[in-house]
Amino acid sequence: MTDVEGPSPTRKLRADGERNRLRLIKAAKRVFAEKGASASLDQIARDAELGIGTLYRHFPTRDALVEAVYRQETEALLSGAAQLSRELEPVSALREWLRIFVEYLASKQGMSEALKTLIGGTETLYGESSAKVRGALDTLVTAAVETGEIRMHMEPLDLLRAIAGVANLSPAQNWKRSAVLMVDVLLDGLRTEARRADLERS
Amino acid sequence: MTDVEGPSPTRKLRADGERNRLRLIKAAKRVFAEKGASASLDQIARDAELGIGTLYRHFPTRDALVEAVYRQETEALLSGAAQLSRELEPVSALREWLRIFVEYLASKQGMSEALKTLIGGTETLYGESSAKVRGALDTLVTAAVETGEIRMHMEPLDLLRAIAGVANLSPAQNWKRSAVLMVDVLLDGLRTEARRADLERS
DNA sequence: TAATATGCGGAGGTATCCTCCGTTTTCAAG
DNA sequence: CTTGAAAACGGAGGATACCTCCGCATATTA
Repeated sequence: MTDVEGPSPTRKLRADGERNRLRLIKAAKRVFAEKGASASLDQIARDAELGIGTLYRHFPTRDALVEAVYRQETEALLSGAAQLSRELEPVSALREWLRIFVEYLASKQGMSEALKTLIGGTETLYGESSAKVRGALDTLVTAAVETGEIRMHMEPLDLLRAIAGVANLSPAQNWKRSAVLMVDVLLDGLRTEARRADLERS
Repeated sequence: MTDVEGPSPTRKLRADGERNRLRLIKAAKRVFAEKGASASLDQIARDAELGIGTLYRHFPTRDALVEAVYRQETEALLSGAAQLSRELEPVSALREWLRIFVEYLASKQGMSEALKTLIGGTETLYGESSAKVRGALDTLVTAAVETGEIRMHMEPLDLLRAIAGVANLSPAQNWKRSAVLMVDVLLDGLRTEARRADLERS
């Protein structure tokens, strides 16, 4: 009952722990880039010159590791959202952000499983990145909808899913072009819906 | 050099061979449905009560097996295309076919890798199904474009990719609804582009 | 029925995943 | 500085998967 403090939810990591955590992320980044998303965790541990047990303690699942690897880039994605909504009118901000999202996808080539984790869940997924991305997207979408220029009768994440589909399933080199075109088609499609709704209402 | 005949490209399979081939496909269908795309091939062989060697002889790669499993449904998809383009005007035919495609995806839940194989390649992929699907899509798209109602400034397969993205990356139960909405958004997006092009030209 | 082409089966080598637990290191209280 | 417990390390090892290889069994044909 005295429960003096209760170890803080994120207690300070021991120095060596933190060091090795970083080593692992760095190694993972290297190895994933080199061998693709299915690189073996054993390999990563070896590359980091750490035991496999250490890897598993820090990152209980493959996805946990992957998320850590890309958290930094995700932050960029998020800060981009804030800035755009300050500088552009809502629909343009959304459009630009989706383009940034395409760039973001570029750094995840072939890691479709990881993406699934990020984009996939309404679920109780462990990753906070997922929630943040969803939050940023929702903000942009809401603002854009409020202008009356577009309508969003689907889950906003579906936009990302469609774009990711184009990016991921495409073997071609110019998938990025395709994905950007897709951004415009999606926004035009949503705009048309809105106009039609207006017409029907009158 | 006498080269009397050269075994015909598809020589008649021995009776037991054909029988076991079917057993394997059936087992694979079962197991994939139950365990998802990453079900083990050992497991499938066990389920079919056949040796693993037999499985590998008939299907040298995982994808070969998967393709065999779904070839039947793919045929349905293809015949659907023919019928629709006979019965509906082009844009509607395309729309309906994309909706059928959504249904088709339902039978592939979680098999994103298999899908990648099917939808992915401009490449020299072994599968003929891939080429046929692309062919059907191209036909529908071309007809629709010729009406002037829509424009297709992207690779037609990108439509399927976007839809598959929504279907695959969505964990929710109502992904099918999302995917169907996406069909309409895409077509409206393409229609809008065409109108805009018309306006700009005048 | 005999010969042979075809198909079958599964042992086994390699690789990955993940757990478990004895050993080592850190860190701060005394 | 000493010391001891909490924290972290490391990697052996069991389970499972992939895929190959080749001796054995069976279907087919003459």
